[in-house]
Amino acid sequence: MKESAPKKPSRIQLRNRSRIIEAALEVFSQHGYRGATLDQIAREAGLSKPNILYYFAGKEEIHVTLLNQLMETWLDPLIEMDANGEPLQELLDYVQRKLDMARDLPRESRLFANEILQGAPRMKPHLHASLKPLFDEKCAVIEGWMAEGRLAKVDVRHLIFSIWSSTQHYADFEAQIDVLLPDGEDRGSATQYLQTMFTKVLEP
Amino acid sequence: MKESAPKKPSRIQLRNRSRIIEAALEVFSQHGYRGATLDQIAREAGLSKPNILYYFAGKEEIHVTLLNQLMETWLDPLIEMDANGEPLQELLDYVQRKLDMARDLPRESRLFANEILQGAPRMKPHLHASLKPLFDEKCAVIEGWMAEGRLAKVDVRHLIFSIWSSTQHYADFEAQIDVLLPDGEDRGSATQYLQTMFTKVLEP
DNA sequence: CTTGTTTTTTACCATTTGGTAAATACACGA
DNA sequence: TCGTGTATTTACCAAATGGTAAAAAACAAG
Repeated sequence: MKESAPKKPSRIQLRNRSRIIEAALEVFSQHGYRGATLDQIAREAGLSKPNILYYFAGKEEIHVTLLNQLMETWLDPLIEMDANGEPLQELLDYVQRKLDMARDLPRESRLFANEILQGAPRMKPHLHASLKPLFDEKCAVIEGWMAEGRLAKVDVRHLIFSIWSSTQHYADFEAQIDVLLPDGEDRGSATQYLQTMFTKVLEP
Repeated sequence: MKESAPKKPSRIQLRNRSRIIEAALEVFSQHGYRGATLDQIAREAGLSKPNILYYFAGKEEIHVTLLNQLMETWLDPLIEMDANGEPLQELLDYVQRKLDMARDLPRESRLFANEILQGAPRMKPHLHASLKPLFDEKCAVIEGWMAEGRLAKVDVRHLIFSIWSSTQHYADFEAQIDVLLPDGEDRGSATQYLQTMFTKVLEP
């Protein structure tokens, strides 16, 4: 009788799989799915190409694994938004968390942007299954706050889009920002600006 | 004596070059530079691959030509902003023009996003030469308005970033929006929301 | 119609790509 | 230390890729 037990992965397996994922993040986030090559990933990971295909069935599987891992991280800041908190503060904290994420995980942000730009071919199911319900739930929460007069009334869906876009912009369009902003001036000033902007938009 | 005159291009040349550019826009905007193939572009343009290489020296030249053409279109809405107009209205009109552009030229928007995402390897010189001066000039204009008390005082550079990101989002992240928004609801509601948002941010 | 030029096709080519088979090296518990 | 499953390398492959040379076709001017 064949055991269908997943048989726990060895230390080597764990280490190499995570090396590959790390390398793939680097490469996919820079060149997109089609522009990335296994050889590049292999070089970046310090492994041979066939060795990589010993751990993953193929290029696609690496990419999918990456996106799956990313999804959790990506939803986290929104999940943390607390329906019982102080509305304006909850929203502003959310903005801050998103901005911090763009700052701390720019490659992840670009990987995500690349995938969506290309029409989310490998992620659409995930978006429907994970993002959509969470999005709807949190929209309802915020709409509740607005109905109670604790926030200014605006279109909640587009509000969230504007939070996403204005924060991720600092990761995804970094190359442009580097050209336009004198030195690394942005760090604090972006935080400052976004807090001001969303306060003005949302305070009752 | 060799004439160095550019000898005006024939009708066929004009037609085919524009066909190629159009096809390239379609393909590059969907897959990024490295992910796009000449065969794809050729198929899309209805020409053979060698025939395409009769009109353009190579893949790179097609891409560069595209980006150059795009740059003009891209700067236009900002150029139109009039230093002598009514400040708030000028800004809101600018937001509207950018939103319309994201709506009407999503492929161009994605091509641009792709290039910047990848670190703007083929566009950085252009950004420095064309975008930067215009950006600085218009920043000064807006800062003037703020100094006169005709607009609320906010960080102008980040203000512009937020205009760019929140409008282009509707082109670049369309795949995500399609998942989250019931039907084609966004058309009017995005306009409405953005006008409200930037009014709140900017009215004195 | 003829001739010279422009445009397109055909037939290639070298390199890169994702992927495989099989042999080899390695780890590690008995 | 040995044997056995795990990990890695070597040597490939077929398809796709960017690109070229040269012949053939289409076109334009006289």
